[in-house]
Amino acid sequence: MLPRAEKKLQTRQALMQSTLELMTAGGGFCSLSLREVTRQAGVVPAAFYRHFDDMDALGLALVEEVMRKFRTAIREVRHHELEVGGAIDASIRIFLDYVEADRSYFMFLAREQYGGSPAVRKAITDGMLQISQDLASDLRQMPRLKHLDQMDLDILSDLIVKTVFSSLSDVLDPPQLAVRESLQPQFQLVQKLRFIMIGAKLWRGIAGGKDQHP
Amino acid sequence: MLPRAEKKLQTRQALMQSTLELMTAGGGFCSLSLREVTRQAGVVPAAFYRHFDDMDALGLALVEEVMRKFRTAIREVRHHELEVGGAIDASIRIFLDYVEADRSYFMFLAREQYGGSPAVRKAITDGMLQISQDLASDLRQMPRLKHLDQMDLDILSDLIVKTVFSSLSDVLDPPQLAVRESLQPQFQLVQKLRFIMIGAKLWRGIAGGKDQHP
DNA sequence: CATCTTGGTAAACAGTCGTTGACTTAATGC
DNA sequence: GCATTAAGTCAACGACTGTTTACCAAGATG
Repeated sequence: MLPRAEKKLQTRQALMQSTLELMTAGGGFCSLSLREVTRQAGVVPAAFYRHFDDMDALGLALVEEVMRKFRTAIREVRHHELEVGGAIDASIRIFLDYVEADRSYFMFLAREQYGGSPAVRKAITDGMLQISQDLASDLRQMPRLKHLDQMDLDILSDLIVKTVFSSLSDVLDPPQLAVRESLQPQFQLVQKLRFIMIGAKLWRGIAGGKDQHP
Repeated sequence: MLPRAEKKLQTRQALMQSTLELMTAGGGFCSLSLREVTRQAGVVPAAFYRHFDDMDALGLALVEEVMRKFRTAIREVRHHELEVGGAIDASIRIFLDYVEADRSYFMFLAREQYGGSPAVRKAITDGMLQISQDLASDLRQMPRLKHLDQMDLDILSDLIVKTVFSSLSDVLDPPQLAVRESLQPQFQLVQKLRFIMIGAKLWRGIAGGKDQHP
């Protein structure tokens, strides 16, 4: 890459990284000021505008980046599932390894998924919806779930994605403990997904009675 | 009540209500300033300190209040469950009626559950944990779930509570539509809980194979 | 080499912020 | 009825905010 555009990308990423660093120490993205970010990044406030129109644009760039990482992780999980016919354990382990590798990015995602500014929140919601839809088309091809119609698959995917998302807080919120300490949230997530998958598998199958569709 | 303390409580609640009103129009709690809140409440900035030490204290008061409302709703659902032996449909309808009745409070809860300031976030996490534990002791008494050990019940409760919490955003985020429009998120939530409950009911029961406990 | 482009700097702007202290004023307690 | 207490007002402070303008130096371009 040419040294001109290279340098530009460098400070752009310094701004994004500084934002994440400042967020690890407490509050949300909306409580950060433009000046704080530039201070952390080691540039003057006015330089910010060479890269982003305002803080909202920076937030959207962060959403885009973390969604790229998220998608990469999902793709890896899917590949492993198709290759090995993986169990839930292995899939979660793979996914959480990606999360640990880009801890601060996924923390941003967990923090801002509901609380961010309207623009950021919408961007995250859209990204989640797309991931959920990808998952739905994956699930449709599982023989164990071929008794579910499209609506059920959509709802099931949403449930799975939201469950995984909500577990991000449990994994990322505490300070960086030893790796083995984070085994508990991982185990919790695995167990939750087992409940869900068994429920989906046996939906309208064996469980009868008043909890079924009218 | 005496006219002195009565007036005090009145402005205190005006401050809290103003905070919620300002939050309905977009951003999170952390993006509100003390002066904005007092302006909305119709008092001078300095008057704020007669009621709260700082904005964090206001946030904690809001958490306390919404947790009271949450607990009331849960108690009603539980009562109905024990009385009528309710289906999931009815329980969700009861719960969502409470949510609609105090829309802005529950919106605060949904927004700040992950993104709030450390103090507010911790308060909400603690409240959720308590609700989850109450639910666990309820579930322990259900004959259909008596095959689950304590750990499974804890995880199941957490899954249910987090699923309900995450659905709050779907119910509350869009502008106040007609009541019938919000039937879709309600139906989604019911279906999710059916998946979960069936999975829990049949855990280690019928579904065998590699997805079971090692 | 001369010219243009551009990422970053420096200084200044008007505005808002949280917080303080001295004050009014009306209900309270003796 | 009089001293006291306390909710709310007013004015002011220093600090920090987002944004703009002119400016500089170094890579890109011809």
